[in-house]
Amino acid sequence: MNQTKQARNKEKILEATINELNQKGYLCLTIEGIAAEAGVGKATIYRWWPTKAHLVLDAFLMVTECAFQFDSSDSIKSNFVDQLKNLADVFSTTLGRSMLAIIVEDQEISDAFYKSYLSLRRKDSASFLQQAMEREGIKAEVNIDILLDMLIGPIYFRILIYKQTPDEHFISELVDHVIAGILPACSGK
Amino acid sequence: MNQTKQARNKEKILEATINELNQKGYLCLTIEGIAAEAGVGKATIYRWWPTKAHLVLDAFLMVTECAFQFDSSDSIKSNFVDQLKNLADVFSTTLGRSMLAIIVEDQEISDAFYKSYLSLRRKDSASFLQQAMEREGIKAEVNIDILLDMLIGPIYFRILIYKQTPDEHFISELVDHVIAGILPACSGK
Amino acid sequence: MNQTKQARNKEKILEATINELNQKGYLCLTIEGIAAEAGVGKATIYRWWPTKAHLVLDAFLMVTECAFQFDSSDSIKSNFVDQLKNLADVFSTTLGRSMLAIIVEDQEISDAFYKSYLSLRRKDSASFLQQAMEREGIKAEVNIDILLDMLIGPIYFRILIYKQTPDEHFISELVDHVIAGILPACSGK
Amino acid sequence: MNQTKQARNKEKILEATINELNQKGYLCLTIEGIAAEAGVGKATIYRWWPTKAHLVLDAFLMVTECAFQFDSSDSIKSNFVDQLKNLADVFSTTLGRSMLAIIVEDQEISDAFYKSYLSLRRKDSASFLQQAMEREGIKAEVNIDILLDMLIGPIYFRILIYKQTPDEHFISELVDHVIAGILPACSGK
DNA sequence: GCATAAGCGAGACGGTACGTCAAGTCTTTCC
DNA sequence: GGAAAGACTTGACGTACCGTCTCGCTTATGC
Repeated sequence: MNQTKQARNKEKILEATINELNQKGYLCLTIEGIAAEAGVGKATIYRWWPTKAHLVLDAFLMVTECAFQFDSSDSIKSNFVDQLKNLADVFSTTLGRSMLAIIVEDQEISDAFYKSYLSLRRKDSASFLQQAMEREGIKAEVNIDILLDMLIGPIYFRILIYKQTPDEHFISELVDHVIAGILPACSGK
Repeated sequence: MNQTKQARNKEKILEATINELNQKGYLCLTIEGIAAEAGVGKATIYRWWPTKAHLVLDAFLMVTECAFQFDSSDSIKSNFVDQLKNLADVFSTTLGRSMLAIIVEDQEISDAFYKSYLSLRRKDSASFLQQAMEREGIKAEVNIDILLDMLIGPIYFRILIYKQTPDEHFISELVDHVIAGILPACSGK
Repeated sequence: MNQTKQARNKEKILEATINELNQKGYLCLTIEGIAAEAGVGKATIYRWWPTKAHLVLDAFLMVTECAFQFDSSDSIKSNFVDQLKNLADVFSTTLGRSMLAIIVEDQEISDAFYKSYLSLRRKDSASFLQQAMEREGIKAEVNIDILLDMLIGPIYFRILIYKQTPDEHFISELVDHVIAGILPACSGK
Repeated sequence: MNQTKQARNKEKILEATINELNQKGYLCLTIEGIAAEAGVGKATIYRWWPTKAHLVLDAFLMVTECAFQFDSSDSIKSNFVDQLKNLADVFSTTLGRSMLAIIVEDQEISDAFYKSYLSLRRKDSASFLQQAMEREGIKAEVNIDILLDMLIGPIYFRILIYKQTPDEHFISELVDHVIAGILPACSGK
């Protein structure tokens, strides 16, 4: 046996969570349903996760654990198009949407999500953008945080509020617009 | 009596909804609680609103009914800074946050919200921006939809995901960046 | 409809209680089982009875409501033999045994049972015995309470501890012995 | 070390049972609580006792192991008053009451209790009474079993149903009454 | 006198039932 | 006679123990 029963149970539970989520959506997700689906007692779930929300967070992190990477040998635009497409796809799944719905509702999970996911990706994005801008001679007086918000904000907005999955065309134009705002114009602003 | 009992009841219920929301948040909002607070039977609520979500939608629309207006005699930037500040403030209240949480979760309410709120404001914004750009001689080859997304996307993102209320400084910089991307380069703004 | 739904529900629940009790015994009696058997939600049971024990008490009282009567035109012995046989039979049923088991365990129910059942029957017995003794010229210096305890104590004892149902022969001898103790012996004790 | 761990464990468990019983009563007695109190794993308890009831039976027998003895040089009355007082005291403790509650509910334990306790004491009582009656010239046509039931039945009844601990006065009168019924009256009954 | 297996504490496990809560429906009462 | 009040069925909640079952860690024999 290469794995303890405990570890196997945790896995079964997270998988059951994802299944149930896909079948019934977050609003109809029940701990009892997950327990039944996983062939596990309710108490076993409560032993490891205090609420449904923590469970979905862990399920999301398990599925999304391999983060997308930036590639310094490629262009800024190309990198961000890839990144944002990936972002759009991840949060357009039922699991991703549920994750966001929880974040919107639940401060505690939101904090945890920030620590385990958001802040990491934001740091990567920021440092990539910083270096790339220096490499390309773009003056760093622009506010990186706001640039990043201009890139990811619309993606989240389209998904959360308009219930659309941004496509490559949309993303490409979005990145163009943002880059247009930082390019060294003839005389600067 | 200048008002039917029915109308007074509806008002009492919407007010109770807002009170309960402010006290307990959307997750703990119960029809029973609202009925008790409003001094009304549950059935009376169900007679007019099929779900809690519809109730919150109506409460939100009642409170926010007087939409913010654009002012053609002022600058693009100034107009959007005001608009976005208003947006940020509206959706930073408990009621606004709850409204968004419901939209994220519930397709049906999301559609209704789009029809009664979002699409109206987006149309106003788009037509104001279109005219203002023409007035200022900015070529209209830019995608207005994406521009608007770049403006409001970050606001929603900051509120929903980062749980912050964007301040005037942030909004101002954001608008600057977006405008920078559409100005005819070479000659500056 | 000659009866409210509420009253019908209460009846259904008490009947289901008795059924379940007969099938599974008090130890295996569950509120969930009763609710299922009665075709009623658990909450409906909890609305009217705080605990399983109160439920059984009411079921017992419903079934046993028509108390046994003394007949002054008959002999003391004959009256008590009938009374005690009735007692033995009532508390030898599953329902009666369960009732006793609860009384033994639960002070609160015990008090309620005393008020609604025991004290009434004891009062009847005592006053009948008192009058009959006067009628038959037996001096009343004997302690009526102890006499009654000597009559019913052994019945309860046989049922509760020996798990027997006292038969008519046993009861007849018992009554004889007790009466022998109060008859005016020549020289007294 | 003059005792194996096994034996020490059994003792600790029985003591913990009594402690828990005194603190929380039989209804709230849990194996887990006993295990915790005894500083022992649950399995260790299950190894030696199949149910909570068996455990309480053993605890009761341990505490009550030194049975009360009759004294042939004393009077019938005096012997029985002592015996019955002892009986009343033993079964008025929490442990004794719990023991009785279990006996009332559980046929299996009831049988075991009969074998290890009741039948022994009944045999002693019966043979003492038999001999004493012969000694005192009382004709043995009276039914000894019923006499004993008349003595102990009221004690159990008072404890179990009336929740009282019979005092010496009650017991003395009771014994008097029973004896009165067997004394050679002038003409018999 | 050391190995070796039995017994042990700890506590996770699948379950069952608990008592509570709120949902949304249905019935009765009262105006 | 129609709306308000509130009792209903339902189903999930989160908890507590049940009795079973692995785990390593004693401990106390038997080679």
